[in-house]
Formats: sequence, C-alpha cells, structure tokens
Amino acid sequence: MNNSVEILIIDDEPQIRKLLNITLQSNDYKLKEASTAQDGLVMAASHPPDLILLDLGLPDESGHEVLKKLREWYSKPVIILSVQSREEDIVKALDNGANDYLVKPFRTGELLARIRSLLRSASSDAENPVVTVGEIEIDLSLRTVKKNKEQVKLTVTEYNLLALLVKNEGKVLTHQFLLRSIWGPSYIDQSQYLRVFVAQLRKKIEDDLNKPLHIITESGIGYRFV
Amino acid sequence: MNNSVEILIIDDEPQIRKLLNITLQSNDYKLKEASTAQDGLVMAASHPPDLILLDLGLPDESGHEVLKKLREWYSKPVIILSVQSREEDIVKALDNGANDYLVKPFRTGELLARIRSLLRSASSDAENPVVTVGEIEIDLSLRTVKKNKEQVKLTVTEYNLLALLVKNEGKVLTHQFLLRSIWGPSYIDQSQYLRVFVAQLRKKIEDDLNKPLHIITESGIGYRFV
DNA sequence: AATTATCTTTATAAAATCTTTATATGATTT
DNA sequence: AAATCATATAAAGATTTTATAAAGATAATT
Repeated sequence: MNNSVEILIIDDEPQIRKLLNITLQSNDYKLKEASTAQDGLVMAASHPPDLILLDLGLPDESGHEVLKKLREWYSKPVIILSVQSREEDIVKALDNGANDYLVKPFRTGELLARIRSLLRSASSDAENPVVTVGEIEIDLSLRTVKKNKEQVKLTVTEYNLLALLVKNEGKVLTHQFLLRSIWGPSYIDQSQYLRVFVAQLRKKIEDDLNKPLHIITESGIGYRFV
Repeated sequence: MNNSVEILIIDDEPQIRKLLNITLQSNDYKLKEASTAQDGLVMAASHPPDLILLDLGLPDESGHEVLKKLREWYSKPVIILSVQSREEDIVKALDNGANDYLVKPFRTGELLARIRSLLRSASSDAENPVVTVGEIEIDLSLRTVKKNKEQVKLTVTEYNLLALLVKNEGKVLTHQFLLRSIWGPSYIDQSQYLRVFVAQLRKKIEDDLNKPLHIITESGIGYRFV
C-alpha cells in the first residue's frame, strides 16, 4: 500500500520519534529517523525520502537553516513540527519553503491527513494495480485488458469472469462459485453459461485454443487462472 | 505583482469577507466574494480563480459538499476557513481534497504565508492543465475545448461530462458515477441523459460518428475517454 | 415579453450482448 | 470398442443496451 512511501523525521525528542514511528508504521509508511540537523541532511541526501517531517528546535542547528539547505535541492513536501506557535516562526518557515506547519502537541489523525494531502498533490498520478501474467495485462482500476500491449475488448460478463479468475490466480474456482458470483445464486446449475463464456474469453486471450495456457479447465470442478 | 492572482472567498460572514478584502487587496491579490454555496460554485465555474478560501458553515449547503463538488473539476488550491476545530472535520476536509485548514479566528499573516506557499507549489508544478489528445485540446483551467485549433462551443453539461472523462483518461467511468457526478445522486437511473449528451459531444469532437476514437462506449458499464 | 439556448423526455432504429439450442470433441468407464 | 459424461464451440434467437433525432419544457438572454 503506502509501503513504498518513505518518510524521514528529523527531531531530537525520542518520545516524538517513538510516537510517529508507531503511528506512521501502522499506516504502512516506511519511517527513517534522524535526531540532529547534521544526520537529517545526510540521510535526506543519501536516500531522498518522499516527505520530511522537520522539527525546528534541533540541538546543533536551527530548523529554519535545515529547511533552507534542504530546499536548495529537495522539492518534495516538508512539514514543520514545532512547539513554537508564534506567527513569526510559522510565516518564516512557510516562506522558506515548508509546505505545512503543525504546532506540538499535534493530533496524529490531523498529521496523517495532512501527510495524505501533500502526498496526493505531490504525486497526483497514483499507480494502478496492474496484474501482468505473461503477455496478458489486466488493470483492475482502469478496467482494461491488454494482450501483447494491445487492448482486448471484453463484454461486462467476460470481464467479470476474467477479473474473478485473475484475483484468485492459481486457485481453482468451482463452477458453483463462479456462477453464483457472476450470475447470482439462482444460476448455480447453468454450467453451460460458464462454458460459453470461458470459450469466448479464451478466443480473446489465448494463443492456442487447443492448449490454453491461462484459463485452465479442472474437469468436474471448475476453472483456474495461471 | 500578485495583481493577476485571483482568489475567491466563499463565506457568509460579512466581517470575514471585509477583513480578507482589505488584507488580500493590500497584498495585491484580486478578490472575489460569494456568500452562499450556490453562488460560490457558480462563480468558481464561470471564471475559475487561482485559489479558493472556503468556509465550512455556509447557510445553504455544507462546505464539505461544496468541496466535493469543486474537486470534481477544480484542481487548484482550496483552503478551508472554519470555526470548527474538531479533528474529525479537519481530517474530513483534507481527505476531501482541501489543501489546508485554518481555524477561525486565524492570524492574517499566517493565512498570507499559507496562500503564498500553496500558490508557489501550484505554479512550480508548471501544471498547464491542458490535455491534448490527437486533434482535441482541452484547457481545464480556461474551460475551453479546441478541435484542430478551432474552438468548439460546448454547453455547461457537455463540458462537465467531457472534462470528467478527460480527467480520468483511459479509465472506464460507470453510468452511475457519471450521472451522480454531473446531475447528482438522484439521477443514477437516468442513463438516457448520458446517451443524449454523449451523442451531442461526439457530434462536436469526433470525426467519424460510426467509429468514435475518443469517447468509447463500454456497453453495460459506461464510457471511457482515450 | 420575446427570443434563444439548453435541458429533459419520448420514440424508434441499430448494435451489442446474453441466452439457448445443437452438435462436436475428448476423456473415462465398462 | 461402445457407451457415458463433461467440456468446447458455433450459431440462431431473444433481450438488453445504445445511438440519434426530434418534440416539449425550462432557463437564460436580449
């Protein structure tokens, strides 16, 4: 999920880092920690994170200075976390390139929402869950199917059947289960429907109809997608 | 300076509008005012501003609803201004697409800094929201459509439909989704509306009506823009 | 108030999809 | 090898969905 999203926190208070560690990790973010300005800058540069949480009150250098140095090359979101609530500090931080400023103690739900908001606008093009099996490519969010990079046109029922099989890749799905899922509970004896639609699907995605490589018949039981 | 930057405030409290009027104008922003959700949406649509300040407590409709409707087509910054400081409201607004949330009474210096911050990242995105697909050109900020460099005249509904499809290029949008987004939740069975407007749109942007290249029918599901 | 533009409905033809039937193929059992 | 059973495929018929025009209603503009 967010597991590929990396967040770096630069803060000298261990209890804040602990809190965020728990909060962010349980929301599937990957967290890296630095307790000094020095460390933070090195970590950010060596492996740039997707977002930085920056404390203003660091022991070795002012957070404002860290922000300025970061902004010389780092263009992703930076959120300031600070005990300082003076307008002067907030304005200065925002004008130095911070994207947001939260006063400690902050509410974790709000922080998470602000992180989501910034990550959303940072990468407005979220990646799609694409299932690729050999030359077949199924994009479940776009509802498209490609074979050898070319779009395959499927009807609603054909797509539903394929999607169900793909989502349970490798598993044998019984006739009853497939019929119930796609046509409804009153259709569980209409195995012929299934045969007709499996045949149509194969015609569209298999290369050799006599040796289907993806939609496998499990005689007497059901079908399986490989 | 900022004189070309237009900000729309949607808030029913006259004293807030007055305050912002003075504050923003003295910082060279051009301010437009709306006191109801209805007015605000119309003004935003008729001449899209560069940033919107939105109150949650509007007389005719919840600000959350206004935000949702705005976000169907408006991609520039929206800052929520609200007396409500509950975390629940903040999280909801941010997750609905707000870029920032300030609790009233707010400090004007901070508001100005947050506006600067958002305008800065909005412009650095260099997001010229112009989508070009073959001979079709759609400018989502100007709300204009061109075909072979010539302007195409679309009605509001036609444009809304096209913009929604274009913003989700490649994705199948279901009848229900389109109807709900454009006409409202109570219209989800009026598929005929969709057919009529799709036909009208195609007449204006497709070359061969028998082989539409852009607005693709997904029989039984919806439509897709390619 | 009249005109124009746009939206909503209705009607109908065309296209796409689903269902059903018929028949073929292949595997398994006797 | 014949009979039986499960599956595959084609194709006709039925149904659903879509496209389009055009009339009626509503809203916007002059």
